[in-house]
Amino acid sequence: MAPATTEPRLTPAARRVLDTAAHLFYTRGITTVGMDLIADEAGVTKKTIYDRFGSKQNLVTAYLRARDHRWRHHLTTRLDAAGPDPRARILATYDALHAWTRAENTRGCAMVNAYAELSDPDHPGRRVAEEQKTWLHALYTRLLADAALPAAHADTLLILHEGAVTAAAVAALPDAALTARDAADRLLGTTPP
Amino acid sequence: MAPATTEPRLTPAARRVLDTAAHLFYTRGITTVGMDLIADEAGVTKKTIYDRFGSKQNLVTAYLRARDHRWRHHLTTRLDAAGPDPRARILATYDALHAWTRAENTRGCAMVNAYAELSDPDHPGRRVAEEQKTWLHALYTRLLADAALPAAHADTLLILHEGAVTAAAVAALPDAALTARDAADRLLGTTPP
DNA sequence: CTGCGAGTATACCGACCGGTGTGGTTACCT
DNA sequence: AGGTAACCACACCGGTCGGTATACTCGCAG
Repeated sequence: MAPATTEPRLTPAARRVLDTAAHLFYTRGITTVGMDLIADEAGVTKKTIYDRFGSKQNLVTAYLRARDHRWRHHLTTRLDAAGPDPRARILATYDALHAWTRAENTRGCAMVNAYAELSDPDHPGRRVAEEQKTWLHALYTRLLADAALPAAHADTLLILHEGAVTAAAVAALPDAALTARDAADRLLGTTPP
Repeated sequence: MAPATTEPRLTPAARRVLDTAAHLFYTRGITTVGMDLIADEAGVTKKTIYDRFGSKQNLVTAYLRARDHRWRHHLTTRLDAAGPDPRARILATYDALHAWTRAENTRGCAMVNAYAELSDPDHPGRRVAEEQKTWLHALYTRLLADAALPAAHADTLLILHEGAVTAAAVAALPDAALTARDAADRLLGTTPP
């Protein structure tokens, strides 16, 4: 049986294009990076890019989808390794975020950055960003239910999560995710409004 | 005595340019908006813009500085109106954020957005963004000292603050600032690590 | 009356933008 | 052997980018 990946199969050149674009978009910004630069950097002609992806908008969306996919995989993997204790699993999301941030997130959340750059409300990339946050909120809601904790905590957990990413990038708080973890730990002992 | 504003005096046309640029930069993004568009929208020729501001980099920096100035003024004003109780003053920062977000922050924090777009680490606009976060962190540190609360809370308060802005914009939590306020209220009763 | 700062209008610069078209070369599949 | 998907090289499109140049008008202060 074929692997039920949601990602479409990519030709070798398309793979290189997507990887190159992902790196350039994240480190330099989406609008700044032109298709010619991506083509050069990937060792590919623009023709190939447009044959595979159709438009810059599609390429941007593919980049965001791939990154979202990688992040969800990272998070769920760490969650699986966190053991059965429901409360520990909630806190493990912040450990996962800390590892992710340390590894490759020196420029903040790619979804938030893309959301800032893609001002056109019809850009499909915006929906990818929105859905990631929706998914994370739903994840927290589920984890809270497993821990028999009030669902009203979910908003706060999400705020701590997003705040940690931003604070690590633009304020100089490299360990913000761990700070958020501690705060979440203490908050879960209190009663939400 | 002349008013001791840090802002340089602007000619009427320069004022219009800065206001127009501020609106366009915030709503559509910095890189996307060209100087021709700003000139048209402000009813001014490009010549005038370059006579007054010298370069796009300078105009962007002026935009960020002006916005930062407005935000600090907004926050300190609300803080002054919050009364003398030190703990209430801490929580008042979130009320101020909520009012600010409601009024004009539908597209997230301008500093964070700019930080995402200005990938060149030497761009002076980045320093404006960094300084705003540094200032806010220092403010929280001061307010905590006034309230005889541990300074270790400052990081968490900043994280809640930044997270509320992001969550309100890209996750659909319009009242995130109030949620952050409640969380801060409960957290201040706990002991930080 | 004169000089100057502020502003307008218009045209221009080279470089780059996203996107298209033509034609040719591999390599694999049947 | 023939077909096709993948890719390359290259040239081109209209439009916009940040930035500059020239030349002119206006109001105002000395």
